Amino acid sequence: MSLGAASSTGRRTTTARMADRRQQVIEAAAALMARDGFHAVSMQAIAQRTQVSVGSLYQYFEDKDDLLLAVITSVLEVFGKDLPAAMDGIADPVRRLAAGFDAYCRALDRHRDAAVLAYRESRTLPRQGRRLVQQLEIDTTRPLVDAIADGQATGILDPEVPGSLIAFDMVVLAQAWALKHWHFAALVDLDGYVATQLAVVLRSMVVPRRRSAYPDLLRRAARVS
Amino acid sequence: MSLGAASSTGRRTTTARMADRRQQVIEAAAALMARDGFHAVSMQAIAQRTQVSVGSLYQYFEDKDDLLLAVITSVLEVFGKDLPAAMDGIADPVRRLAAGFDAYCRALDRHRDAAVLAYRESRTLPRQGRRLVQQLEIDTTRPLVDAIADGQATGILDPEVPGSLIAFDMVVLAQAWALKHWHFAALVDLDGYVATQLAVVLRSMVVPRRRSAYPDLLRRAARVS
DNA sequence: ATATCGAATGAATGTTCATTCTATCGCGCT
DNA sequence: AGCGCGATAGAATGAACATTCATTCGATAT
Repeated sequence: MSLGAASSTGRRTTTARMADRRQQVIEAAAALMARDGFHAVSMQAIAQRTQVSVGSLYQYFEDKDDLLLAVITSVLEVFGKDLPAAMDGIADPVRRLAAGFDAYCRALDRHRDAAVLAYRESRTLPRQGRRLVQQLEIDTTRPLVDAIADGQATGILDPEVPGSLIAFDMVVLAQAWALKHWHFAALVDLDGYVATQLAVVLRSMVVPRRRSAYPDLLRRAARVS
Repeated sequence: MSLGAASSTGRRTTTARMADRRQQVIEAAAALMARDGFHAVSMQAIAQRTQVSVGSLYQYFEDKDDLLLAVITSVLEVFGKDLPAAMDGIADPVRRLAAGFDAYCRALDRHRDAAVLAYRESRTLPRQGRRLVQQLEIDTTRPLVDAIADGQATGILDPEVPGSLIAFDMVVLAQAWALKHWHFAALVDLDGYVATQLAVVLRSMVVPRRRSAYPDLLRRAARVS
């Protein structure tokens, strides 16, 4: 009975302290790694930056790979949350899809460095960690897949189109805003990017009879500088 | 006169020897790095694999970064060559575009590991090297951009569409076949992938009056498993 | 034959870094 | 008050690695 759910308050505050510090470490590590890359950032450097001793780092994380995994999942969870939040409550499948894509692009834009880090360094993760990251990415796609399926069921979207593939295309294109920012940013701003990519994808899916319902989404082709 | 163009035959064979060895080193390094990642491959390991002494590696390359740059540009050059070769001689802009995309996807599929390496590790390159890689990527896009511009000039493609952006979308989607192979390969095979992505892009660009000319390219929506 | 010169070698070097270890600390309990 | 235990600290450890360098080798020119 000394253990269990009713652990003393002391335990809890201490544990909360640790959780806080752990989170701080994750954020600092994310910033450093985003700037210099995983391999160029030493545990010592992370310790110094966070005012935490090297020893404590190993209290919070198994090893450096474990820290990287925590950093990446932390980043991806942020992305994953914005997307369904933005889609929630929108009845029209096409508008829902558009809202989700828009939110995802904006989240990626806000944390561009972190996104690059996540996709670049996920390959240095051991097998299991990589699988986890991939699963998170699939989970992210889910709401988009659902919206497309919904649109197909409602007769708004071409039922012949492979929805899960197109949904992942949208994920790829959103990520490309971060990964290929050096190129795209020279062509359009974020708003233009989102509008253009949405138009590309939707033009290939919305059945002719329903096109008139989405003139704003389908006609928009971004001005290119 | 001891120097100059007429250098002795001995000089020339020796130089050729070196060039050969250099190329072998690049290929072996590419294979190792593709499997384990740049940072996990030591110069010693590369030396051992190629039957070349460590010291010689530094005869051929400034340092490890320089070797990486050589590996990446070597990979990208292969990709860049296939693409215009496949497009050459096709008059119809849409068909030319399709042929280019197809060739690019196939090249990426053939050297999938190398592609992942190139795009993942280009970030560890110093500033100048990174620029060079980006330039190579832009050069690759060029024939696609031209084909789209041609299509627009001919009245086949919607002139409102931002061609250079869409062209880079195609590059991104082609690369995604390699980078996100773990996901896409579960949905379609390469042929289906190419057909589907082409259909997506072309449906958003070909003007209605010209659609009937490309039923094969526009209608094809891949079977999804 | 032999002198010359660049290419090749691989052991040695010095540094960097992840991880461990031991000593200290301070919170929460009695 | 003071005890005990987990949390923290940071020096120590040892392995890995990029790079260097003193030396050897081999081809060509004389």
